[in-house]
Amino acid sequence: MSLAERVRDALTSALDSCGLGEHVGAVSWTVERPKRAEHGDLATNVAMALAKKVGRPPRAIAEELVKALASSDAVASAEVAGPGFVNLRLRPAVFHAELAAILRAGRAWGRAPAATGERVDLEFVSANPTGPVTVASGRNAILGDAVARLLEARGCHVTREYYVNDRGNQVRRFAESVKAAADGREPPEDGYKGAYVAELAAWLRQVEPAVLGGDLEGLGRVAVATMLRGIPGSRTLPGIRPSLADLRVRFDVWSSEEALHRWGAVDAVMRRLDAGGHLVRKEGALFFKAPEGATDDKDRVVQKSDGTWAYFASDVAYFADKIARGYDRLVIVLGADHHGYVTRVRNSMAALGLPAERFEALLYQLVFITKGGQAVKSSKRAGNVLTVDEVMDEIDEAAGRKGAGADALRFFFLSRSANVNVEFDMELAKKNSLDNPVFYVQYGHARLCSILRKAESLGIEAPRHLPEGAWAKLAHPDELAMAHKLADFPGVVTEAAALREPHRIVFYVQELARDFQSYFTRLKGERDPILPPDSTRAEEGWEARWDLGKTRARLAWILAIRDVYAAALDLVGVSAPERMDRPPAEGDDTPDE
RNA sequence: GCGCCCGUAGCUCAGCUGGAUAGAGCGACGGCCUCCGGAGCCGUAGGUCGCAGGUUCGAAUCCUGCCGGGCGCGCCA
Repeated sequence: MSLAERVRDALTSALDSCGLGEHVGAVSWTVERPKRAEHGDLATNVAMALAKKVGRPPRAIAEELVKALASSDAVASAEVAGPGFVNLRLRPAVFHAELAAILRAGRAWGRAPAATGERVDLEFVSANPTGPVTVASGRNAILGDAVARLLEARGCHVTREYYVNDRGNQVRRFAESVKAAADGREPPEDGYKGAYVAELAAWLRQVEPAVLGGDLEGLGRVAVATMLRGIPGSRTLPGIRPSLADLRVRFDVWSSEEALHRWGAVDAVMRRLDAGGHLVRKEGALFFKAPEGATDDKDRVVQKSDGTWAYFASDVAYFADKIARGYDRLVIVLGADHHGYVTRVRNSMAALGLPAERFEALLYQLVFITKGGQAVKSSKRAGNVLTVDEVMDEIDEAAGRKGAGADALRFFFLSRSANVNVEFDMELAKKNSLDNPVFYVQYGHARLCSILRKAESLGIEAPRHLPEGAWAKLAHPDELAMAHKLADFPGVVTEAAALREPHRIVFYVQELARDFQSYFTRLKGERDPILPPDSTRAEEGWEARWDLGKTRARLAWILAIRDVYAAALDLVGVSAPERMDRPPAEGDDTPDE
């Protein structure tokens, strides 16, 4: 039971003893953490909620409730405030009990493995396999992966899926461009011009020359496969799969659009639509009819007048296939520029008699790439894209740590809601690569680890279980406040997962970091160190004077913070380093004005 | 024109299923290095929550209209 639930129970029984029991269930009321600490640990609006129902002024009800709470073993004190709020202060033992529960759960704190059991297919990234992973699709990858982690924390069985658009115009153009590069010609008009195309051609000439002389279809297949896999050791063409892996994004399933056609899934699903009267031929093409009443959509082409299938045709087959695979929910992460697509898919599912309500689109606003404040028009075909590898390499190098770039990039994108546009400045990203707040948060974790290491070196163990009564030594207001915050974490995870909003986790862990670092510095000023300092240990018979019980309680508390810290960082896929060494400052690299 | 997203401190953004005196980071200014990690800590300044109505005990939060920005409304994906 969560802390808020326990307090809610205490309030309910107190109201019951006031003779208000029958009304309590009939109105909705909250137990929430007030914004201001002076208003207590928790506050309830129950008196205001009951006022109308009972026909008494809220403050009068509140007064009575406060009296009834006097005998509660969870509430230390209660007072009426403002229009009828009841502010509650909890007994330290309540927080101590939470800490004990956290230490029992360890890094699983906040996870609810049995909560839903839903089988979820989460499709994300699905960028055309004709170029490297850009920072723009990096947002998709990072958001999708973080949502997957959140859903898993709530007991969903998540399949991470990448839909590979491995047929159609783009792939044909890509193949033509590779072929042109191999022949030393310029790429076609609307072909791909990036440096990786030439590298790909050179590589194929080396390892698979025959395919360059074959048909475009075969070349396209090999080119796409190489894009996905990458060229070993290449920084120009590291491969979509390895790039994403460096971002800590992995997929369970790579679905092929081409395979849907080859196996007849597209034909089959189109026949079903036709049989249901959902297709109409007009203007020489075949259209999916917008259903009656769906004012916000039009007829959509499934087969072009030249007889080739439009992408939408394979999409319909693809979603039908996912449903057939037995998922309870189909989530897809899309950039805002694709939002028109959502209704279309839902309509087509409904037309096929499939449960369209299982389909859920997660939209995020677009990333604008700028350079020194100027907008950069980047296009995969023009080859002037900013790749996640470039950015990660840069930050890894500056921080002197592999993975720092992935941490920074993940934190950057996850520290704002998906609903806002983000600007990503190429120059700023490189220049200020160590400015990312992720390093501040990670530093806090490293500090916690450092204290535990120090304790160990002094022969003091950080206990995962404290004997009865030992928690009482943990009495510093900051310590209890942080325990409260740790107790909040499961609620934060639940909410973040329900709303598919991983940024809530990022804000939470930032607050945790701030709270701890602030506390830690304050202790210094209070001359109340957690561990016996060198000077103390130099004194004769210091052990007798040192309060080891308090130290143990605090170390247990630190262990709990570290567990939650690590759990939170893991939910957003950011590493929790045990040490962080500041990279050597480049003295000669001061900016010249 | 229609649809979706956004408009909150100088900048970047939280808060939006209604609650009390609206928060954080960066930037600015001023402080704090005797032992557990200074990638740190404390403080100050800074806000008509785009505008106007409405709903109610109470609105940044819900509703309507308007203004401003982003995206979409292809036989492109």
